Amino acid sequence: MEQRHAAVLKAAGMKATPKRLAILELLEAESGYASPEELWKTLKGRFDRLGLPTVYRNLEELSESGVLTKVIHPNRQLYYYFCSNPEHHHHFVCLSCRKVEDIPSCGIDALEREVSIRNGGKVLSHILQLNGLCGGCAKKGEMA
Amino acid sequence: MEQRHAAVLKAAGMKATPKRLAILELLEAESGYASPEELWKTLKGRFDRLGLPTVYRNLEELSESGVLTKVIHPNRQLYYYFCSNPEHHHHFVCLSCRKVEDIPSCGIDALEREVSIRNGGKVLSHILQLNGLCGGCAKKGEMA
DNA sequence: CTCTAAATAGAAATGATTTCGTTTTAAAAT
DNA sequence: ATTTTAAAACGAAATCATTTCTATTTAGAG
Repeated sequence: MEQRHAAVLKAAGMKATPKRLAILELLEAESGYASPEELWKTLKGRFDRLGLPTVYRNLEELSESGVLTKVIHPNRQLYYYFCSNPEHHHHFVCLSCRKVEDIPSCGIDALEREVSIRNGGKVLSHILQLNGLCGGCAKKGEMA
Repeated sequence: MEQRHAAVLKAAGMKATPKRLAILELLEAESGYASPEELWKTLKGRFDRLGLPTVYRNLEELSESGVLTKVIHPNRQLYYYFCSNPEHHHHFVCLSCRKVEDIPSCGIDALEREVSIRNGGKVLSHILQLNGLCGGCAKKGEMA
């Protein structure tokens, strides 16, 4: 599996450093999204030296190359999520337990085309994210 | 028109202070979204005293009560937009000139229901925003 | 085994946003 | 109109997640 991650990094034109691999492994093992600081706290014990800026930098680079997904959180902090689904899709994120679930294809691509045509503009990107409570958290009525 | 804004504030349970009215008037006159600091710079000349924190606080309160719309910007700063369309809808925001255009109803409500039913969770909110260049900016090839 | 561009460290800076205790004000009540 | 009071505003200072900077280290190509 480390091979797999190394290949992903190589495909993204990034060196497969031990720290990057560790970040990917940790995030893949997580069922949900995590913050840079949380990842750093978990990982810094496994390396002689690991700086928080390194975690920030890698998460951002991995997000830019599409390996990780950035979560838009109401508290405006950064969170990242490892999603193995290579298809274009969107997410339902639980604000309580941080679980992330894929949501089925929506009509956004068609919507993008329509907006482009109607207004003559160019859609560069879109954000679609459902926020809420997953099944388990909804039952418990929890809200971290 | 000031009456109209005062009524909106009253309906939201907020006092119709001159500063709030000025913020609403300025934002309504804008064709696009604006940052707290930009609004503050424009408005502070019209009042003996106007603090930047006051602008932040009011924009956030107005956004919470639904009078203003918050724009999710890639640079992670706060921007607000006055949208007079009372129907639930979404926006296409130009990253260059900041114009905001309504986009037609999408299938999100149905999607929300489906996600709720399929996963047993509860969708509390959703984010849908198209980012891009409006017709004019796309032509000019501009990118502020 | 070099060599070099990319990656990392770590301290320091940044800067948007928020907090806090005080003062002022809108508007309800008299 | 005047009083009252809860809400709003002030503004200096704090916060703190995120970024920058320069020196050092390292992955991986040759």
